[in-house]
Amino acid sequence: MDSLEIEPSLNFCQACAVRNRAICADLDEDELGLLNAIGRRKRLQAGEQLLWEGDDAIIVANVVEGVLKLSTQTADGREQILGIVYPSDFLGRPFGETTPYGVEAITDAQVCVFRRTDFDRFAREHPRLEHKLLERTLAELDRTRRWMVLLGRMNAEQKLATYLVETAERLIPANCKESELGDERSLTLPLSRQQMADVLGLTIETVSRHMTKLKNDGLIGLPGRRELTINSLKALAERGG
Amino acid sequence: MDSLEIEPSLNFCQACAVRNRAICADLDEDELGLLNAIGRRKRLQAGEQLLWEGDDAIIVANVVEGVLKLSTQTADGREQILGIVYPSDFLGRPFGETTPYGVEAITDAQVCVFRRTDFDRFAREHPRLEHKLLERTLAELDRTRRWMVLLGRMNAEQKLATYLVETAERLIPANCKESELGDERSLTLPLSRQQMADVLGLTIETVSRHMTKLKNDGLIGLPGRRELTINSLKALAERGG
DNA sequence: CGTTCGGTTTGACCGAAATCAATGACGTCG
DNA sequence: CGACGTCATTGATTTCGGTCAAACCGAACG
Repeated sequence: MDSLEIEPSLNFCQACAVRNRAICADLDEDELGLLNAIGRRKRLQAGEQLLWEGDDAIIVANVVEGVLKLSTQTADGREQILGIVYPSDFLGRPFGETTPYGVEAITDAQVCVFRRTDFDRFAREHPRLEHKLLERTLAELDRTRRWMVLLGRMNAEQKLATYLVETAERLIPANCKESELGDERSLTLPLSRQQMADVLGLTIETVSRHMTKLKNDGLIGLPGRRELTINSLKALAERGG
Repeated sequence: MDSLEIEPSLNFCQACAVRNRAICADLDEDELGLLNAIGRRKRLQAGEQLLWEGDDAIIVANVVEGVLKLSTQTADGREQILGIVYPSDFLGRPFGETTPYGVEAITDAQVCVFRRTDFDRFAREHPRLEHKLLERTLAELDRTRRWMVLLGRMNAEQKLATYLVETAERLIPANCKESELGDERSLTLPLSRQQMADVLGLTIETVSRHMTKLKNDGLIGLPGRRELTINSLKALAERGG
């Protein structure tokens, strides 16, 4: 091992937690080495901002670990969260001039960042990567459009029920591999009440009230502020319309 | 019948109204010929459905002329429009199993349709096309996310003002090339009141009431049901928050 | 052990938009 | 032309979620 600087980075992608799920999944070893050369790991603490809305789009990134939010400010200063990203998700705006949303770590996180211009060039030269990125973007567009239905047509209870079900589905497989007995789930919510409100287009009070209501109706349990148990995923999903 | 819909091929793309704006823009003549071979023109009447939500994703298409809506039904039977597409826009779900939304022509329209499997293969073999598609999808995702702010955080008046401004901006350059005197615009609305409600996550009554209010406030004129004049685009945009 | 502080819950009240209902305008077709 | 059907407007009322305000709770700290 003649160079501690280069060698470790070469193995880096191969050891990456999201190696097989992120956009790099289809690359061969050579390509991975090239990609690795232009990227670097970055650790973020909960609350730390990675990108600011409206800034020049200088970087893009892959999420390796943790949860981050994409959000934008309204003219009157409120926030609308545009998306929550999880490990293996891609973020930032390739082929674009400006970053269309702010990115902030919600939990401690690790991301693999690239200078946008480097990434753009690499993508154009490697159609397999670009294809992966396209598939991911199409899937993200589908998800975003489904979220429009939530924002446009659901009432507060439906929004909340839908959010809790989706969160459970995105979080449980990672935390606990074996399928739980029956329909029950228990998890730690990644978002505060205020953040949930910002995702759902509600206020914190409305979120709180309906959480209590769902609890009183016996659909969920709230052993702690961030703790959630779902008594019946199916019943909860039904509340989501 | 079918022979009337399939028009003679080779020169077709070159004469296409959206040749330089759609995803085919970067293709050379040979590629265009190949693409042309797998696509065909289809005319749609206003109200005609091109794709049904949940169906197998058999076709994708480019909009050549007219306006179409992408929409989905909520569990209780109401509709949420997910997007409005205009000439040169792409629609359908490449690389996907099922169509995630219904597509219906709002005006008479012409589209250039491809069997999805043909299109997918062609795209994978022609990175320039795939790149165009990626750029378009990224732009569409940005637009969709901005719409989330409208749905999640704006009141009825802001939604309506924002929608009218955006419609004017997307429609005017096409209809009338020279820039209008100052700030005034006049156009024919592509959507009915009900459709506007479905785009904005409102009811028809609320749309109607706020249209009247904007008129009474002197921001717009309504010479007919589908006719709109904007007295000051700037003032109207300010109402949009 | 009490204090403090941020996040959360709960309550009282209000207002914007939905709902229910009636009327009005317009195009079309006999 | 007149009758009908569709779409749009207007009005009355209700309801859901927002706003303002107060109480609450748990963690961190002196």
